[in-house]
Amino acid sequence: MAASWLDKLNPAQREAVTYGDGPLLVIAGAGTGKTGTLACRVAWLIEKGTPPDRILLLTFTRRAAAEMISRAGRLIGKAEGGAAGRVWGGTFHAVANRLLRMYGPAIGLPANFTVMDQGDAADMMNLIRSELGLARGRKRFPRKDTLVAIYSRTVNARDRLDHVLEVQFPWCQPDREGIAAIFDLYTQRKRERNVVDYDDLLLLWSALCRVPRIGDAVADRFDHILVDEYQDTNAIQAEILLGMRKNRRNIMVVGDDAQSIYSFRAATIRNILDFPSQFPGTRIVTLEQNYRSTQPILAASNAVMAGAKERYTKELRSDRASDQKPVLITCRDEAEQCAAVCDNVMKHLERGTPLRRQGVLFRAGHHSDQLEVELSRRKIPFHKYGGLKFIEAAHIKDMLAFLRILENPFDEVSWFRVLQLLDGVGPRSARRIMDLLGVRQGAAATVASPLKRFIEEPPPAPAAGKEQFDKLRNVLADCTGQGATGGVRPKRKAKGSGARAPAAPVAGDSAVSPLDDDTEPERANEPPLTAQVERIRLFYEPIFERLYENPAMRIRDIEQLQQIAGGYRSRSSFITALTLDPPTSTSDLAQPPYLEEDYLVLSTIHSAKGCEWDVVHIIHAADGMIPSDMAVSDAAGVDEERRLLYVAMTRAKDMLYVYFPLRYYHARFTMGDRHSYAQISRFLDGKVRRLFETRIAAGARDDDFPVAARSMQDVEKWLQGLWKK
DNA sequence: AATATCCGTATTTTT
DNA sequence: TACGGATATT
Repeated sequence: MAASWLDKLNPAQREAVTYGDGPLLVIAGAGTGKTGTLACRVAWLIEKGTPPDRILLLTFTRRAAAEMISRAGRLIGKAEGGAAGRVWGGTFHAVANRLLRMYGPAIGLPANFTVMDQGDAADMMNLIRSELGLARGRKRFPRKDTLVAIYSRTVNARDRLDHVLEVQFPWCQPDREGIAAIFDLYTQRKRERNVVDYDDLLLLWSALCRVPRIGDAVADRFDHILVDEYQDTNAIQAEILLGMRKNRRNIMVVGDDAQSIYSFRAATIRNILDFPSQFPGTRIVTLEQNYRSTQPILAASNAVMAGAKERYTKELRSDRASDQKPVLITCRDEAEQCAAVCDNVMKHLERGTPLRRQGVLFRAGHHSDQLEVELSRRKIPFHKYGGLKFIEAAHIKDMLAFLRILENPFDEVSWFRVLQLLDGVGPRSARRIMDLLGVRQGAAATVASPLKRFIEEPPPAPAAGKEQFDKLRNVLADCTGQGATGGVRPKRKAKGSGARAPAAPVAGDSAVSPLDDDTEPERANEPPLTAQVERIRLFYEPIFERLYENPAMRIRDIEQLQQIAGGYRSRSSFITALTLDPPTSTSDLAQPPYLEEDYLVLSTIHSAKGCEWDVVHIIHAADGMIPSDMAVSDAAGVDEERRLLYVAMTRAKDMLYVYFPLRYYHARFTMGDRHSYAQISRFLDGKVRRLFETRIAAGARDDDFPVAARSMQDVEKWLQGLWKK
């Protein structure tokens, strides 16, 4: 049964899709139908008889995996299409999590570990740092975020601490010994507390592969491994793939060296370049036909890349002719940029391009701050991706800390956080209470669970908050089903009762659910997850109402959290999913008063990877923004920024706008200079600009007078008018 | 010992 | 600015 959908592929795509056994490297330029090719490959493999659950599809986000798998399902048709859902799909981290729940015990990792995010890791480092007395030196010691950055870079690049410090963090070199001591304790403590961080997930997966018998069992689960965005994987991830393919040779990786933008996460294009030598006999297929963008947009994008220090040989081609060049708009300042974006967005909306087919892209999360205000003012609904996450907000972290304690009573960081919410409890008392509970003796200790102790034989409460203290005990008791307070008597959850709650707004919460697996043990008396969240919320809300300035928005967030919880079968899978695949912030200013389906997409360039829009607006194309000031100290950094701009431009299908504000007003760190003149991005040199249609926004034309001065003159004139004849 | 206040400094991208 | 960290105050 030669599937008809195969005919729609071009020869290169078809070769990739129908390739037989052995390693395959697909170099896929932007917009060359990479996603479709992967989806077809999955469908093809299934049609050729590979059981779906013997296919492993590793992607950069969970959403990408879900999309490809559902596309594959549609290609196969009704009968088997549903089976595509059984494909193992997700990020390296999510798959590692799932495998470790199954095989972890074989390497000494209890299956009920909890996963720390970067913030938690930083908190734990901080805890250790202050215990070691390193926080109080006369000279300042690297801060917690820096510590995590150093640690993560060292681990992910599989590099030596000394080398990382020398190259990346030279100012921390004097503290080398202290840093090493913290890392030592940090590693030890994670094991004791039965927690793992992001990096551990990868490291332990890799270690799992090396265990003699178990390693083979893990690897042999999969007939085929497919990896997307291979240019953005790091050394450990490459090592994992080698470990997973010791005996079997079916592996396909897809990537584009020109789109490598995650070196800050230790990603290296060496992975792509070295693939053929790591997997001898690799077949290489190159996709160069672009189906996304018009030729003028592609020409401009190619021109940007042509300036790269390292040359990339691919030149993308498009058959989509157009007279419309991309447009470069010079604006007087950021305010005018905002206005111009809004105007253009509305213009295209009126001409029939819905908001959700338009995207606004920028380098850093906060670059859209002013635009967000303007969009709200004009009542244009939008949704922002990237930037600060829902999950990073203090109140959400607090809520999760409660749940984490219930899940893992030795989770020191969470106890520390929760206890300090109580009146009269600061760092000192929190530590004392944790010591009395035995939190710090670690999971291996034979003592009763600290949680049980807290409920049944609590340590003396702080004088100031006796009442709150007891309330907290009741809350935790209720949530574990030990409630003496007669809370809702738990009904056993109907397992696999199919209907997950109506799509909560978790990004990519659909087809693939490797996180929400069936390995969770049911706890006999526990109330349902949503009831637990509700219970915690009722306890917590009064506390943060006194803690935070505007609790209204935070209450909304927490209610939303509760709703999201409804979509998960177990507390454990809920916590893990939030950690590994956090929903993007939804506390938009532009909450549509009436239900609008259509919304404009705002996104960091990093988060826009793999996406496309009919109309793309790239803002802040000024030197210092793109490339970011942070990145210009070395040539490799500048090159990566160039690729970033390339990625942004190649998201556009029909129309591309690039905006450049002439002035930036900074009441930044210094008083004094009110504004400064920006340079256009160095990547948009004369040669590139010739491929643009250039426009000057109204206010930028008469830029001889600084605006402020002119307004002053106006006011003075008006004042004079009051008393002059 | 907890909390209020002040000061200095960094400043991106994400699993 | 905004946040973390250190110092002052309760």
